[in-house]
Amino acid sequence: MIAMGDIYDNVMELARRRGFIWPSAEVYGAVAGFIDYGPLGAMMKRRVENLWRDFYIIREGYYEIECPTVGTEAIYVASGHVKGFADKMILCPHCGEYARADHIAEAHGSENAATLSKEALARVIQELPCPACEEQIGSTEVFEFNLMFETTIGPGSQRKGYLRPETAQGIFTDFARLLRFYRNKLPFGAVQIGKSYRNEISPRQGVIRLREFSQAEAEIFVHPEEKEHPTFGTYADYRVPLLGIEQQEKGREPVVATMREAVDAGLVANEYVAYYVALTHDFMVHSGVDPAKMRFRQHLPDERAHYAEDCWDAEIHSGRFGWVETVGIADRTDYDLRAHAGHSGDSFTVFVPYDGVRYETRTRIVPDMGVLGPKYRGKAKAIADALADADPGEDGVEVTVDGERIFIPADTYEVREEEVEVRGEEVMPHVIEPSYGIDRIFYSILEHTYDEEIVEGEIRRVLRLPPGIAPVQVAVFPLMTRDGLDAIARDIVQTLSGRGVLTQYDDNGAIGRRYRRQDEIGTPFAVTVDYETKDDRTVTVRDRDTMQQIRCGIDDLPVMLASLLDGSIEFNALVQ
RNA sequence: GCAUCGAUGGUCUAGUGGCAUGACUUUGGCCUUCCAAGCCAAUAGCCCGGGUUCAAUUCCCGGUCGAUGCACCA
Repeated sequence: MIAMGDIYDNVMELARRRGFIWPSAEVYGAVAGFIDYGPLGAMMKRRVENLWRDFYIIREGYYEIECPTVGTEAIYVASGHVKGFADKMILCPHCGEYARADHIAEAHGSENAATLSKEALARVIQELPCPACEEQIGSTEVFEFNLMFETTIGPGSQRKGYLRPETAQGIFTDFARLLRFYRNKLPFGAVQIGKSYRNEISPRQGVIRLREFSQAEAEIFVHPEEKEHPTFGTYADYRVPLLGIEQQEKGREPVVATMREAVDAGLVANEYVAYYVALTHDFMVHSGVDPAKMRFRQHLPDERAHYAEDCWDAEIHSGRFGWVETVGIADRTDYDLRAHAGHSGDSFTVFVPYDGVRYETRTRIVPDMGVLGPKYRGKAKAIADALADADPGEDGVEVTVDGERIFIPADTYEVREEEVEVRGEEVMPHVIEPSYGIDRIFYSILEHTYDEEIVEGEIRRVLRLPPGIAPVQVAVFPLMTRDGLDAIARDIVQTLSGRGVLTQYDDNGAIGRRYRRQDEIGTPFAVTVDYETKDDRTVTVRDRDTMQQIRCGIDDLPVMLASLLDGSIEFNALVQ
């Protein structure tokens, strides 16, 4: 590798020129935070997503669902996004800068300023200095800026809707149906890949912070007391660099540990979190992310959501942006399900049977409705319900019905000790959530696989993409566009594409130029038809990374290329 | 969003108050028996809106996008 200028500029220049990433709707003036994936970009992104599907759907067995990107207000009130995503902000009247009003207040001693009303907050900060220009803020309006895009549903009704800020909520709101689909057994999980939207105040950093972005999320529902992953063995010995809270506080380097060690040492909260840390690492390496530029950083207590038991971010190092969070893996406990249960009134629990039947003695209060009915009339039912939960004294019990306190004498009910059969319990599952930012992974792959080298005085630009995600897998060239070489090449293209290989034909310009073109878009292999082909039906297969060639019979091509593409043989092994 | 700087064919770039450079790429042709060779030709551009001016890509104002700093940011 040779010294490069700014890698971001080089990568993005290539990405634009060759049709990976374009500014969106350029003809009308692009808007920050939105991008188009061009022909090769869309293909490659889809292949990255499909690789993700291999890991989560095929291997883990979590089915994919697809929910709307528009959701009603109720969903996001329950999820906490209506409140939690709304920042109370001010526009400084002196310098015109935006600032978080609650941050200003808290910096000067007010506690829990975020919970104050807009008006109260405006009063508090009136006499405080603006963080940008230091002028006393004075009288100004505090307004809420919500990161969610708002819309209305239907004409006239003005029913408020939001574009989803994450794909996860769709899985939570489908919980009951998913539970039934998975035949009422924990653990189970569902995944979703799709667009999410956040109206960022000031998106910078190109594709790193977008207003419309692609997420791949898995929500895995587990028993709160059983956080041992059933196939933990797969990754027990897998080593990953872990930057835990302790390492961060002491300014240390990440610890490279196996997942078994990490869990045993208490570095990672449980097997589930550790398992997905390792799986994420595995997935990223398969995608083309450089393992040397990847680490997992644990959320510090003050950045972790209050409900989360543990949270690790997969961070990828970028030459331009430094360490970038690309995946979050969190044990969210039962926060989400509890929130939706509370707001919707539906059940978000799973009935978990015991191994056998258990017998428990329960105290039951049986009211004598023959007395209570005539005496309390309309209130009798409410009183009976209240009695069921009451704790009776010697001569009676006081219950509260509609705010009215009523004393119920002991002779109007009977206290029975009963032995009941208990076959199981209702459990609200905990949620393990690996959440991937696809666009950031996509960019990281481009940056990490991008390479420049000098070959015979010329710069050779290569994307060293894994065959599994390269947008073109095999290029086919006739050495000359005559003497029937082109016809043979086109035949080969037909055969290969018929077998599902992403193949591209090119006969334009000198052969060297064609190799370079394919290098730039990361095509792993190139097949060239030359004059020998006409004699013995053999062609050359050229490897992108080493530029070495081997000869191979046309009829052996499909099988050999398939093995090269799926990694079951190495190109080196075929070179004599 | 504020401040500073920038924006010229697909890419990189020169330059200008009056026909807009050059290179690379791309396309067609010639040549060429394996790594961006050579020759001929073609395609294609002054970010958007307003103002000043006979005339604006150029000067002015506003916007958009990008870079940097500040602020904001799961």
